[in-house]
Amino acid sequence: MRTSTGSRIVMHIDFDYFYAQCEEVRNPSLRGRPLTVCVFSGRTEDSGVVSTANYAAREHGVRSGIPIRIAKSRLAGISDAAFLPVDMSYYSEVSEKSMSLIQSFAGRFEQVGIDECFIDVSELASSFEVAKTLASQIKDSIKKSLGLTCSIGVAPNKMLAKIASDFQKPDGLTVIEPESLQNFIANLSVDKISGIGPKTSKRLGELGVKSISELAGLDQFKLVEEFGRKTGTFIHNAARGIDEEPVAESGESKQIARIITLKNDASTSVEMSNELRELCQSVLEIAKARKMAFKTVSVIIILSNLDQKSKSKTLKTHSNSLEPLHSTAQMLLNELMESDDSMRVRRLGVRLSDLQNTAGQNTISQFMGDLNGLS
DNA sequence: GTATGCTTTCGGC
DNA sequence: TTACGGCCGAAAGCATAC
Repeated sequence: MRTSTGSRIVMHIDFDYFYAQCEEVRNPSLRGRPLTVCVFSGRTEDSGVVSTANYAAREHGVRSGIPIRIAKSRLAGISDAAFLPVDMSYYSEVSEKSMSLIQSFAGRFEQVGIDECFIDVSELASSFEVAKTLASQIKDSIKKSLGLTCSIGVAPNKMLAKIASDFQKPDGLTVIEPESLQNFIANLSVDKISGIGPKTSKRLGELGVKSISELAGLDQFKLVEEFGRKTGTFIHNAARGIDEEPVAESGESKQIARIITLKNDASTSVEMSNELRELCQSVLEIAKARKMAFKTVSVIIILSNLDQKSKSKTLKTHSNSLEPLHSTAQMLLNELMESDDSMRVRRLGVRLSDLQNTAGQNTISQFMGDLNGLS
């Protein structure tokens, strides 16, 4: 059933400063104090970056992605500041509980990353007003049973719901109704649209376009000419608040990657052979646990100047054994290192993609038998 | 020319 | 003074096929 206007009602639910909030829940004495959750690389004391910071830490300029040492310098002299290492298995546990709770409210559910999801509530809410009440109930329920706050956007589609959840945070609730959506998005910058990144923003800027209303003024034909049919049409629709993407159950992950920081920079592939083998074993273990076979292998290196390079190879068939993985990875790493002998490698990674589920898969002979109606 | 698929880079969290 | 993770999916850039 649809609402009387025929429009959908979609919510985007985004947990506030998720990792840091999880830590506050586990240890309430952290609340109100500047808290920084860190990824320590182990290379030297305090080398690594900030994963998440709570709002008290953000007031001091601590943000995701900055080096830990900068965060510490910005919080120097704040005696109650706390720095904790990431604890992914704990956050995953909290995430699973949170997502299950949300699903109990939802029709269709789509998880995005560890701390965000979309739900389609068209069937449950007869109006945006009802949906807003439902969103409040979801927030209350999450607060009461898990002690977490989140920000929710309610809108006629995923794109607008995401813009809405971002509009007021933390602990926000923003509704964009179909009647007011044009006004709501008109003055927002084009990069608020998920899918319009810096590259596209820059090109649009060169066309004199900064706001979404200016974007809506561009001719569809011109957009298609400039960006191609797919992207051009997407932009034309997005500028009008149109997005038909359904809320869809998220499938299996499309890639499995492991990346590490080396104890010391390396300049030859030989120096990294132990790490490379361990990375191969590690990604393969994850793939096997998920009953996935891979077809594409990539090796990623990050140089001392933080430039990133990668090389990948697609095999003839899917595989889930170590030998082809390791030999392919070794070959790719050799090729990467041969390209420039002055490179200093800081970080090394291996990625599997083009994944295929092997669970319950028939053997080839069974498959042939099925084709012939024999099994 | 356009669509499709593969490789590499980008950038969000 | 500088300081710098570990993932993921999507975009961009190419090559090839029709």
